[in-house]
Amino acid sequence: MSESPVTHESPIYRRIADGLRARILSGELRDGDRLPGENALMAEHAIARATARQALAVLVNEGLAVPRRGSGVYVRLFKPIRRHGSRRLSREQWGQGRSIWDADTRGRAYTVDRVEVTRERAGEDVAAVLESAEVWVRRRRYCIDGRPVQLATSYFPAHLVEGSAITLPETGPGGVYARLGDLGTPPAHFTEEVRARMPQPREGVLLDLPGGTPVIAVSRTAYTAGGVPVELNEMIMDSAAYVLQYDFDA
Amino acid sequence: MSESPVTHESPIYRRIADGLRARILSGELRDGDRLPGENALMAEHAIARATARQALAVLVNEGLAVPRRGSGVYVRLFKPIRRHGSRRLSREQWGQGRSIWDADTRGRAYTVDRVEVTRERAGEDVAAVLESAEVWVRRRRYCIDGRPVQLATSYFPAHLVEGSAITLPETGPGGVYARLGDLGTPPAHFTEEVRARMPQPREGVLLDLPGGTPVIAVSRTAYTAGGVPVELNEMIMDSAAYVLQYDFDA
DNA sequence: AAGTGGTCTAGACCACCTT
DNA sequence: AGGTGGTCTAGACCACTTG
Repeated sequence: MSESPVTHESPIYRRIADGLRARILSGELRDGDRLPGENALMAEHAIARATARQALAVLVNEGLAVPRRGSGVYVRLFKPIRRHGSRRLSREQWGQGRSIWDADTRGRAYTVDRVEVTRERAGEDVAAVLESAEVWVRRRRYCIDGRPVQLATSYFPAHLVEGSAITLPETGPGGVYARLGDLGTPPAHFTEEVRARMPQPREGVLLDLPGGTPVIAVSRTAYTAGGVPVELNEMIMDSAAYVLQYDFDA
Repeated sequence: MSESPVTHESPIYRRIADGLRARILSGELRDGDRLPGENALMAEHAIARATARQALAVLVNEGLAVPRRGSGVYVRLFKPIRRHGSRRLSREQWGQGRSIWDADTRGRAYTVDRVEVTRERAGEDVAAVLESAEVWVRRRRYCIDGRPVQLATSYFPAHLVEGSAITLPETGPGGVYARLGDLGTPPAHFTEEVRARMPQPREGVLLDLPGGTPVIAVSRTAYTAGGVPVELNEMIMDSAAYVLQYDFDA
């Protein structure tokens, strides 16, 4: 009595996923609501466990749902931070002894952890951008409301920042950009390259990303007014946590 | 004689995926190379078909591999277009009767299809941005080398563009921005919001996206020198096809 | 203790692509 | 024709969370 599917339409698991997606997008199922579980789908549609799992996996991979072991599958929420690309890096920000990060968070509690400051031989790409074979590297992770949202790695030409607070875990008021100013090489021009992709396993762990969450990879190079590169900052952001904003004129 | 897994380490499928990923990232397996198939993995690791599939699904969902029905699973290639955010929208571009798009593609063959121009009642968000309840809407798809890479939807306040070439499929030399100039409301200032997420099913189909490919969603608002919003452009880009570049000063 | 998702086996039939 | 991935069934045991 094995039922042959014999369907020329879309597969069962996809039709089930479509139905659940519609209920999420229509607002019938809201942020944090529990979806029908594997057992419920098996009973409701008379399908095998693997097929029910496959349907739920579609939504998880689309970033619309998040599974919680032993509990259920839940509608995912999306509350991004607005990150201003141009406005935030104006001298007014870091000139007054404030960290750039303040411009983003609008008062939400943020923390920095996993700070590592090392002196390294630059990789090929980094060396090409900074025109320096030896670099100081600052790695750290940013969290908002206790949740990790961004990994950042900054590279500085070693000969430029040697002996400055940039080589220390604590960089002092105004952060590294203020220190670059102290060194007589304040950043004046920035270039940002923005990509999106799925996270590497390490990134997924460090950012505590559920399945189906891409990362935004931003590569920012800072130049002095004379066009000398003084910093390369590679950022990996949880795409569910960020909206990047850029303002410019024609 | 069923072997109990009894493993406190990572699951089998994940270890297999890790191994394959390492071979891809190390360059042992290169762009377009064929990965070991389901049958090969079953034999090599003495596992069931579903487990082999699960291992390959990890790589597909990470965007590192692409399955081809009846053929195999292949290492994916990544050759993005560089899209300049600020430079490309300078007046020099569209002032000379050239389309903005030219600045991106650097001579690569591109086409536009699925052009739809309609007059519509604006949705809530669009109406709020454009300060207009009625809008002209221009939808189209961009392809490079015959492959779709971007979906775009532009909204214009109806009262502003009524009767102009902006309401026609063909907008003439310089595109819609030149026509806005003809109307006495040339765009002078732009704001772009950049997000990343997994595609909706419709987007995945129209962009022909393989699994594990996020989209970059860019929302651009164009304002006149007087601060009047004249266009809202919602773009959905294949993240494997684009690098966005923004340049700005401190 | 019961329910949930996570992993895995051992089959099966199908559509599709390559040879 | 034979191999490939795509879908599906019908079980099983596990770890985890919740009541």
